[in-house]
Amino acid sequence: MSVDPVADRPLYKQLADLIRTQIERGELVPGQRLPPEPGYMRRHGISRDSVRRAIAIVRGEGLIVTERRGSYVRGRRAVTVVHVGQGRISARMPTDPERRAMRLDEGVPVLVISRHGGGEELHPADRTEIVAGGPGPSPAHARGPLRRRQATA
Amino acid sequence: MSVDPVADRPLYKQLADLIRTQIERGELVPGQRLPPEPGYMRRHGISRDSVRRAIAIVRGEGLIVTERRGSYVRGRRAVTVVHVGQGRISARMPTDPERRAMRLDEGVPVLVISRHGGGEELHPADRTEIVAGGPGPSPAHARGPLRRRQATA
DNA sequence: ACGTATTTGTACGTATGTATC
DNA sequence: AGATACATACGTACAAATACG
Repeated sequence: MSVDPVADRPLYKQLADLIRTQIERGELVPGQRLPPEPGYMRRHGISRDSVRRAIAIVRGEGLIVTERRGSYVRGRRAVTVVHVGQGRISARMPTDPERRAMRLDEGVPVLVISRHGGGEELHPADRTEIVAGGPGPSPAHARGPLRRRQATA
Repeated sequence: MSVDPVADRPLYKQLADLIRTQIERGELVPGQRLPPEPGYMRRHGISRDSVRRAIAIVRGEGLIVTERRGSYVRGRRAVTVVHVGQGRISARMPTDPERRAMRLDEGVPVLVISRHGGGEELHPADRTEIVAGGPGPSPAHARGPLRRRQATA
């Protein structure tokens, strides 16, 4: 439940993992306020810099929002939804583990397709399938040719 | 073309705006490498801290990717697409101006719907409509009730 | 109504590690 | 091998908004 300064994973990512896990497990419930930055600093013996970057990661995943007074667990996931035909398509930011598993660059959302079988009731989270990781890593930012041409441009 | 230390907007956001604008204007073309951090530091007389946060913003918008050797403008926008019926739906992160205009929290992607009229050719960027800003600000993170209940929990 | 304490935001500095050129 | 450039991580300081007594 803590971070390890000698682990091969950066402190701020470790803390981000910890906070994310706490949210997923329900140890931090929607609407609940996260401990203030100084709290994380003391508890893990790390700098404010690391704490703030950890929180920024989780915020970027749409799991929390930060206000002047503190960060709060979001009620519903930060998902954008459109209804189409018999189902709906939603977009959200992947968590860091998802992003690594799907080999996505930062700033790339994932799409989730949910089909309403035919009218049957179904659990919101089930019947769901992550479809996309758009451009994936790198084909987008022109690997190779343009990279070297850069000096010319 | 520079940042103003006395403006009411933070230095790092000003720089992020600048970089984003350069990309949108095509002054920075896909595949091109951005100037190194020290370059931005010297040119604008700001700290590395501010430069790095500016770059992090633009990266979070899916406009660039950062590697060991530097940041590069993405070829295509970091968009995830699914095809549905006669059209397609894509998701991407909003730019900071868009996010503010739509009043979205951080970590919330937008969905774009493109319809293929009936078979006619159409410009990729046109015929496009931003549909969504999911949960918008706050209803998600339980404004009001839960906020005060937090002390109890 | 007011001042104080808390908390996050911005911005600077330094140092070290590591991968790339 | 050395220079360059990004990543991580520490430190400080002050500003601004919010909450509290």
